[in-house]
Amino acid sequence: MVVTRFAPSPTGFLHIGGLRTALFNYLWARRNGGQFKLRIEDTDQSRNSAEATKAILEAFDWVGMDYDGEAVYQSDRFDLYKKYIAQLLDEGKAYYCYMTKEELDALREEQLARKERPRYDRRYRDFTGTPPAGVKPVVRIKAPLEGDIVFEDGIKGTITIKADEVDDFIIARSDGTPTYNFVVAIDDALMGMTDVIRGDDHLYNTPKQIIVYEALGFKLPRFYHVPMILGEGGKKLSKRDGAADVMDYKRMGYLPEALLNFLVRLGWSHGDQEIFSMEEMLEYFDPCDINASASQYNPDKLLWLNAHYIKNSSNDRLAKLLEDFGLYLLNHDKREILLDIFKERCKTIKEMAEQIKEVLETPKSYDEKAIKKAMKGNAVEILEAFMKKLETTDTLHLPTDYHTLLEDFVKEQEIGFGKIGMPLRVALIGRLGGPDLSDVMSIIGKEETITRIQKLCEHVKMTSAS
RNA sequence: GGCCCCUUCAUCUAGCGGUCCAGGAUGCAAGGUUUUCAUCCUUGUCACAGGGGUUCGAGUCCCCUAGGGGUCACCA
Repeated sequence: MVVTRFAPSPTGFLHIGGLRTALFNYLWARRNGGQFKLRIEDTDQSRNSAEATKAILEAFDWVGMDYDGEAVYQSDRFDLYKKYIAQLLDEGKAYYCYMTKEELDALREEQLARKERPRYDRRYRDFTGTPPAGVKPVVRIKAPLEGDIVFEDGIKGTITIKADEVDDFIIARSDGTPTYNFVVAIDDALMGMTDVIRGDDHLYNTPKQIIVYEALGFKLPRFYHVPMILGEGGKKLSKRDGAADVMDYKRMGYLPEALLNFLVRLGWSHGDQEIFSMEEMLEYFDPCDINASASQYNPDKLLWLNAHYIKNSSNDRLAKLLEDFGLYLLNHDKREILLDIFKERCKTIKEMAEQIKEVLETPKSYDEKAIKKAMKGNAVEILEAFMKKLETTDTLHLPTDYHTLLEDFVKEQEIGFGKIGMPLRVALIGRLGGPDLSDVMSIIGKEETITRIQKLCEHVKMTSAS
């Protein structure tokens, strides 16, 4: 049985690094037919927010991850933690410390001035006298005074920390509320965690938590510390590297499976395979195969993956996704051809919406460079001649009809295809590039094609006259 | 600064002592397909951080140096 968890602190939106950690835990639990749990780490009442929890759940929902049972809120479990604090106090494994925050700060400054590592000096560890009046004490745990704290990390191997690197850290604040490293150990143990996969910024917390596990007689889980995702240039991931918020990826037109595929390959691999369906991730994922070194965020690869998944999406789904970008195609009679064409050419749903609108809507303006390049010489006359041919032809429906028309036109006029192709392209979508002309004409129809040609011709005449 | 961790192409990575004059993917470049652009296909470009060991043999094991990251709260 494998039990894993994702344990965010609700201080903001869900970050892609957090999503990757969640994914790793999710995959490992599900792969083994185990359980994946969600725990909200909200012991610091001044910092957490209900909106943040909602945002995390929303992101989970978007990527299609679910968790087992109810989400556990640490703020609901204070009584439980208090019980354990009392127990450790009774057993002499923890003690009251009457040092005030001010005294602690002063000590820290002194130590820093002496270039020492700031740390608590254990002055109340064996205190038996009369406590100073008017000081609400914190509770500190007795960390071992000598020896090493050693544990096996599933990714980094054996980690050894000297005992004197670990303070008698605080497990209960002076207001009685418990602190992170204490509650994490209790909850992980009580919730039955077998495998803890988390960011390697927690590496130094692990020895502290091990002290709690041992003081309370709990069984240790396996630990896996996953290296961070770095931004471009190897620096800390920031907003400049794209979106940090998972939901921003939805807003930018990414497919959740593309994001997941991208994230799973950041630090983890299975031979040379690049494309992983959820089924394949579930079949192959093993935290032991996660790299020990940090990886960089690579937006180009995400984009490539997204394009791949768009190409392989059904038109029904794409039509629904496009609605988030203001494009409603469900009842459009040219829906299939539009989607077939554009799913091959777009890297994001957002881009797809924009490009489809470009075809569906009469151009409001023209690209200057395109005009310059396409509308020189007798381009206007050619366009007008083509327009006449359109007007006098009746059986125009399919792309092939328009294609034949264009071919005939080029032959009749004895011109190269570019002579009509480029101006027509500008007339239809306002710029060079874009999909097949016959396709576009077929989609918008004869009347609209004529309208657009007229509009461009007028525009060119106006601007060249002035 | 102390401690801990990390180091293969620009980037993600394969490689778990010989099958590696280092493979795949993204990117980039060139060519092909295409009426344009994009897609797609083909080819090419590009790396074992440096130095010492160990070994018949090292990208793979050990040490040192350099560089990067993390962490040192009554935050999580």
